[in-house]
Amino acid sequence: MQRVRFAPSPTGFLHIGSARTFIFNWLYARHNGGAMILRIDDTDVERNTEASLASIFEGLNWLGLGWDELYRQSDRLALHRQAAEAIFAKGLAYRDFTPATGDEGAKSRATGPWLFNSDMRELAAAESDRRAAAGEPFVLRFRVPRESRTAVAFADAVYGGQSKLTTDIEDFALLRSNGAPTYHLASCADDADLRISSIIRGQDHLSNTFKHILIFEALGVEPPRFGHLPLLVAPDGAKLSKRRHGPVVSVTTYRDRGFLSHAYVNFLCLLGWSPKDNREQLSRQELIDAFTLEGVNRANAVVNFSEEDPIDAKALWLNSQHLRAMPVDELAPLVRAELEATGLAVPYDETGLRTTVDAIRSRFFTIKDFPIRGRAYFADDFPIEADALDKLNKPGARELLRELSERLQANPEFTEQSVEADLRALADARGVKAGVLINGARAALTGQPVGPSAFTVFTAIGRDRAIARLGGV
RNA sequence: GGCGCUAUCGUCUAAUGGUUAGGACAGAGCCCUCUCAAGGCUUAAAUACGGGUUCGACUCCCGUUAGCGCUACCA
Repeated sequence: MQRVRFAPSPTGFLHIGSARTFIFNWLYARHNGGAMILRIDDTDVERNTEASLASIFEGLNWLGLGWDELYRQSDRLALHRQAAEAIFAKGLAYRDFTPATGDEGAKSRATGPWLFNSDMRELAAAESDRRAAAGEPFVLRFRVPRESRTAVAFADAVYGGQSKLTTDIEDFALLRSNGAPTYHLASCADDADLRISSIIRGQDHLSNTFKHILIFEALGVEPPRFGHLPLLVAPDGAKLSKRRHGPVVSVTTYRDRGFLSHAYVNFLCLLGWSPKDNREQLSRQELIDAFTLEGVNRANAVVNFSEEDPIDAKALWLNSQHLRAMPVDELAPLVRAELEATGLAVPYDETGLRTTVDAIRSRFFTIKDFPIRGRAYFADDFPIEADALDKLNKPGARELLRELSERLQANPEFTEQSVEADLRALADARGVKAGVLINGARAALTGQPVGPSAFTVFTAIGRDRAIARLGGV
């Protein structure tokens, strides 16, 4: 059985790139009948926060896909220690007593590739043991084999054959001087223990994979398969970051903007993956059926947003498509929740709500449009837009609308057909074009110059409210 | 600096040696129409550059350029 995992570290909110990685893993698991494992990689106690963990779950829950198993790395420290000891016992790691300088990164960039400190790598075992026993702090480093083998290679499911010379791989750390495992060790030890069969993750880990393969081998297990995903970047090509790009990088932004979670999942899937048959709008099942790692491409994908508009136009379009296409039965409860969240009492029964939602949704893009642009359908206090006011201010318009209101009082059935008949009869009788009355009625009923067919508006608003609004112009 | 990865319309992408280089979003126009959307139709828009290989390159190879990633006792 295939086993894949998503392993976020709780150092911030759920990033949209992380969300996409989660989705691809989930899709892969479902497509192959495998298991989706969620593992919280919280080995960096300095940077992890419970608030961040909560916001990651918040984002994941909104996506609504779920997972099969849940683990927390901080619960598995003993396993990581054992793994480090096993590797050390095999002579595949050594103690490095060099004191931390705090600027390792700067050093390596300034002086070229830093691979290892030969004094420490070759330190006699007795001497190493003596210093450790004396309590001298050390970092446990992997002893990258450079004589016994020349390269590490693997076949990436997305990027193809990969190979790196062992002379280009540094002696990376396994254990920090405080005894805590590094990401590389903890991640591989857990992946081995959890029997992860395929690791699907961001391309920023492609170079790390050589180290990971070395660790898996040192642990005596077969390395899993790897599939790396192209990164999501900003319009200027830079990696998306909270600091520079703000809320666009958090999935909760899209939730708060009224996106349907599935539509957003659909959008994210199209960034770096394609079903190759020109389909864009796909249901969850269609995504599961179509998803393969072979369909993933290799170039980074740009999330197309701007300062003025943080939402990618295609995401918005896709959302509007799903908004129109999804069953009204599923949409109506979401609309009801949104209305109630904004303090509007829903003046419809279930059937009435569904009818109204169905009538107005083709003009809307997100759930937020219902209480805002659709306010007149749900409340009696709604703004009159300037263009609508112009229509009402046309000479004779108000009188005609009030006359229509009276005429409709004699129309008990109030169907689209009967209302239309009444309106057209009145227009004929007064010698005005029906369109003038129709557009005036829409303006009076909704406060907007645009919207659905006026007769649909009449029935959606309902007889009593419609008559009152026309009579009150 | 070293190592690795990548490069098709503005953006997301299709085309794995032979197509007038296709689709979608965004843009422009037309149709439909009680308005606005939706929908339909039309239009503009791309193979980074330079060399090869080949009868034939978006596709394969080399180089250049650009971007990204890794190069931490972060993940």
